[in-house]
Amino acid sequence: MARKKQYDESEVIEKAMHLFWRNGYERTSVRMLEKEMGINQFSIYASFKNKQGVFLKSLKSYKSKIKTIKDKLEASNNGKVGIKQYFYDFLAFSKEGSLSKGCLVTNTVNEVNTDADPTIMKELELFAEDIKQLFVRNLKQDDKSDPASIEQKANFLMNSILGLSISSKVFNEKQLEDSIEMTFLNL
Amino acid sequence: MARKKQYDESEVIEKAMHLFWRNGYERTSVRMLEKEMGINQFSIYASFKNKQGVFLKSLKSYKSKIKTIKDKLEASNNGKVGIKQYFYDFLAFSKEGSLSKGCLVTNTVNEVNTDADPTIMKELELFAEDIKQLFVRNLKQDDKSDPASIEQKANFLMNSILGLSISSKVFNEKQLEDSIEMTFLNL
DNA sequence: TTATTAACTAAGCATTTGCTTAGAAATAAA
DNA sequence: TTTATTTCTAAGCAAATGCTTAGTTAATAA
Repeated sequence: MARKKQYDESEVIEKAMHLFWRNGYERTSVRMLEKEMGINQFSIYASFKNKQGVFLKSLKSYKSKIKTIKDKLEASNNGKVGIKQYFYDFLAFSKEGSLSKGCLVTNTVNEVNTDADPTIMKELELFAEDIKQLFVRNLKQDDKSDPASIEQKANFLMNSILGLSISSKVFNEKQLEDSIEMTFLNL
Repeated sequence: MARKKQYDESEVIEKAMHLFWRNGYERTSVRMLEKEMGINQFSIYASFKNKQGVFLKSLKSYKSKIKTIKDKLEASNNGKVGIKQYFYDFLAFSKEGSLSKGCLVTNTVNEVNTDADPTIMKELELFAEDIKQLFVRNLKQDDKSDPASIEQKANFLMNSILGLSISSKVFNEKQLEDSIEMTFLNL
C-alpha cells in the first residue's frame, strides 16, 4: 500500500541521544541530528514532530539505558554500600574518554531555562525524584533512625551526585574518588 | 579632539554579567546584550571586540563581585566553620527570587564545550583552583592531619559546592540546608 | 572657527537556526 | 498493471545569529 521506512526509530534515537548528551540541547542543531541519525530532516519531523520531540524520545532512551544501574541499586538490598556502588556505576556510565559527559538529565536542567521549557523540566524533576526515592529506600535498610534523618541524608546524596555530574567533566579520577569516599565515610 | 563615550564600560558590563548569569552564554544574544547594556552593537564591538570579549569582562565583574564572600572566608580564620559560612554566603549570593541562578562559572563549565572554547575554559579552571586553595587553607586551621587527608576533604568540598550550584536551581531551601549541614557534620 | 578624530545610529551582511514543501521513488492492495 | 499511499530527496522559507560598514554627530586641538 505504501513505502516502508528505511530506518528504525529506536536506532536513530539512540544516535540522537548521544549527540544531545555530548553537546546539550541548544548546541545540537537539526542539521547535526540529520547527519548523526543518518536520515533526512523530513523524516525527523515526520517521525518525531520537531526537535523537542527528538529530545524527549532521546531522554526516554537515556532513561532506559541508565535503568540498568538503577535496577542494580534497587536489587542490591545492602543499604549505603549499594548507593555508593551506584555512584561509581554512574561515573563509569557517563564516561567518555578520560573525562565524562555528565548526566544528560542534569546537563539539561543546567542548560534549559527553568520557566522556558516546562515540558522538558517536568520530565527532569520526575527523574530526580525517582533516584531520590531509591536512595531513601536503601538508606532505610541499614539506618533505623527517624524519617527526618533519612530525608536529610537523601537530600545530601542528591546534592553529591549532582555535584559529581559536573565534577566528572572537570576533575580527574582521583579527585572524584575522594569525593565519593568522603561522602560515604560518615554517612 | 574627539567625541566622548556616552557610557561607562564597567557599568554596562555589570548589566551584561547579570544577563549571562541568568541565561547562560549561548542563550544571550548580542541583541539582548544591546538592550540590557543600553548601547548599540557598534559600541559593544568597539569596546569589547566581540561577544566572547563581553563575556570575559563579565566573568571578571562576577569574580570581583563574589570576591566579597571569598575575602570573608579568607579573613575568617576559623577553619571549617568559615567554609560552611561560605557555602551559605554563596547560596545568598546566587539567589534570585525563590530559586537561584547558580554560579556563573559553574553554569558556563556546564554549558560550554570543554574543547570548543579553551580561552573561557582556562578562566574557569583557575577560578575553581582558587576556591579550592581557600578551602585547603581553612581546613589546615583546625585539622592537623596529613596533607593527603586535607586534599581529600578539599576535593569533597569542591564537589559539594558544585552540587549546590545546580541543586539551588531545583531544590527548596530546606533541602539545600540539609545538604550543607550533612556536608559539615562529620568533616 | 575650522579641521580632525572618535563615538554614535541604523542599515545590512553572510551564516545558521528550526521547520516546510514540491516533487520523485518505492511499496502494496485492487 | 494500475492506483493509492507513504517515504524519500533536496530545495527553500522566515527568523535569528554574530559581526561590519556607511554615514552622521559631537568634542577638542589648532
